[in-house]
Amino acid sequence: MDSGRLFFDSPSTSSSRSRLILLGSAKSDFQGTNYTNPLSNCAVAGSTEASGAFKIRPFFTSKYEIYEGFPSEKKRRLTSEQIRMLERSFEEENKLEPERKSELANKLGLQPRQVAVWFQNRRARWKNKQVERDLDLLKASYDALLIDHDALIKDNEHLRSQVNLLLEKLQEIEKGASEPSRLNPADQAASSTDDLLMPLSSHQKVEDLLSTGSGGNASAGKPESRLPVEPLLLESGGHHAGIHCEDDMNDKGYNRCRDGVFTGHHHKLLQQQHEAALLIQWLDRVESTLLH
DNA sequence: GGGGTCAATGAGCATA
DNA sequence: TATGCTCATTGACCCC
Repeated sequence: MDSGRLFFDSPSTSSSRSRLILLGSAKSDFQGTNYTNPLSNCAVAGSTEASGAFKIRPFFTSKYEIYEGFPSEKKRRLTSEQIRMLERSFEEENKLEPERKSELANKLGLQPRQVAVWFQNRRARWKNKQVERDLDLLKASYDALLIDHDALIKDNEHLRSQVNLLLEKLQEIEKGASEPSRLNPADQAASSTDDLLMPLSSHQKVEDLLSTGSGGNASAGKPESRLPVEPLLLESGGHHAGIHCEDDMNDKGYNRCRDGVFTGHHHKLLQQQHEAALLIQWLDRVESTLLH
């Protein structure tokens, strides 16, 4: 039930509450205007429709034209001048107070209801445009994230291959160092650097070292490992200090995290990248210790 | 003739 | 309860 519209009881159907809808949703839309009720002194032709809701659609209904004195205009577009003034008013404030509505209606020679309808439709158009703009922004954001994601995967693969190379090197070095004939006492003393080593079996893959799952301690659950524990503990936010690739990572990942477009998968990739970088750093240290 | 635009309608809802 | 809002829809009009 639209209580906001102005209804007139048809003279011939007043008992059955058949109603006619006029142009105007509120009584105030008609106050102060010389708008007249065209139904006040006419009979409703074809009143067989009186049993249902008989409504008149102003300006473009043929039934509309049967009433004497009712304008037989077709639906009219607003003039460019009217639209210009309405647009200007809309720019100032996209909601319409009753006073402003009456004022505009008087200025433009329109019914207040027409002004209200124009504002309603204008808000709807504005909203549609806004949805389109938001969609474009989301698309752009998604595309940027996709590019970053692909770059991260490539970086990750590159780091993994570097780690594998270094592990192979390390194993070769270990093999050479374990031959007793080639070890002099000084070398054996150097085995005090033992605490830098982790027991890497020949079949141990870097994936085992890196597969920390949700980002916890890489050596957790591997008590025999002597992989330095501390550096592999990641802060919960995924940001950390003291490694050479940090800036790069922050540029690619953490800033986006703050932008709210950071996904869990993205985070995991960054974490693996960080762990690989730490591992390379650690292997470099081991290598230089063994060589010197 | 078909599609796009726009004024207008009607239902449903919120609020003073 | 009156009023005004959003949303979906209608129908006239315009352009191709």
